[in-house]
Amino acid sequence: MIEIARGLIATNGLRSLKVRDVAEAADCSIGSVYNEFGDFDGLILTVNRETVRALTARLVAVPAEDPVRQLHGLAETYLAFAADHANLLRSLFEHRMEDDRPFPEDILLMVMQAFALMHEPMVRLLPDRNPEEVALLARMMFSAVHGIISLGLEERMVAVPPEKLRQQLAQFVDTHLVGLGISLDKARDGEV
Amino acid sequence: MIEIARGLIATNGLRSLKVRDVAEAADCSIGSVYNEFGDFDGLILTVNRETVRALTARLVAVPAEDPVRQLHGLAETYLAFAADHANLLRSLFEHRMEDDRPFPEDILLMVMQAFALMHEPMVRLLPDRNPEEVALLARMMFSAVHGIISLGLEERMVAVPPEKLRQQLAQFVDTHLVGLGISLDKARDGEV
DNA sequence: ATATATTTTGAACAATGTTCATTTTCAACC
DNA sequence: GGTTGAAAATGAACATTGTTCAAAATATAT
Repeated sequence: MIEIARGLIATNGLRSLKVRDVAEAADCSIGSVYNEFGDFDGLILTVNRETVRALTARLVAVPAEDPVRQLHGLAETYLAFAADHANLLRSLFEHRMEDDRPFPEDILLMVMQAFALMHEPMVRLLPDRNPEEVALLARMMFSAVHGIISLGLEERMVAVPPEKLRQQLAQFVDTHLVGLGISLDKARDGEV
Repeated sequence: MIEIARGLIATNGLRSLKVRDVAEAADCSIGSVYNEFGDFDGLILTVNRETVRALTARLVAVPAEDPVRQLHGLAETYLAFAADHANLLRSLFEHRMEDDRPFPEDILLMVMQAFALMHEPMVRLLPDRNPEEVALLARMMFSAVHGIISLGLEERMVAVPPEKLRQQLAQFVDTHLVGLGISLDKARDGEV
């Protein structure tokens, strides 16, 4: 059932997800969807939860030997996920809850965890800086990468081809690291 | 009537905009809204059009004497606009059209024009690089700024206070420019 | 003043999230 | 096997909301 909802979101976007379609595809009644997820938001959030879980799993799997390479890997992995599951990511970031119910804590935590994955390599690259400041830098870098990817893939706005985007992202990460005073060559070979 | 719709979006978000509310507030019938805008999307797009127009107007007004200062000004102006009109900007970037009707050409052009405002100062700062490459850099930088701001202001995700965000943005722009090999002090004083 | 065109209206319709009394299913017990 | 009571599934009915369109109201022309 979650599978079905995810498929519908992935192929046609969140807007085209209908309770009745899910129920019919799952060969059950409308009421059963409500018994399972409480309401429509509950269904969407369940899909979103799995989306961020899948994303985090991929990001965590990025090798961490070399911090610079890790940062590139995180950006590339994020891009690959976004390119493969554009609608699912949009559902995660753009869906507003009914009324103004609070965003579920656990999803928030997982997103934060994903954000924080850039923290460790950044600390390694900037051992002398205040860790709190580095945390902000990491979040900022993640946000920047997110922006580049999400706007870059936006079809409405003349999307950049993924391969082109991959190059741009790599360039962006390098540029930013250089700007932070990190020597790319050194980091890529030596230490650890 | 546009005014009313904008007010409703701005205060409660796009999701809470209802045709009936607009009609009632405008003291006219539901049908009149349709006569004026064709359909619901038409109304939203009209508001979005004015949003991007207002944003562009503010960005264009940023002084262009010094390219580095201009880039900072553009980022700060964008932040100020986003902080003041978070829901309107979200409506512009997140609204999906019914079915899959194409995104209106004129709005697309205006957004592109806004993107392109970073192009000129970047060309001035990187006179030796291929202008096409610089255009990509500019778009990338705009996307990064957009990402930092939109995620930064996202209340669901523990929003960064705007003042803090302002500092971070300035730092980001500086860092990126340094990474591109641009001397900030020189640029800030000399040449033109 | 009449006729024609234009605009406005809002009741009716369609799509869709939601509820809940009813039915069905299932498990436990005698 | 039959009885009983809890648990789960059902889908008709409802509420909200975008949309349509024949009719009414208004404006314009002659």
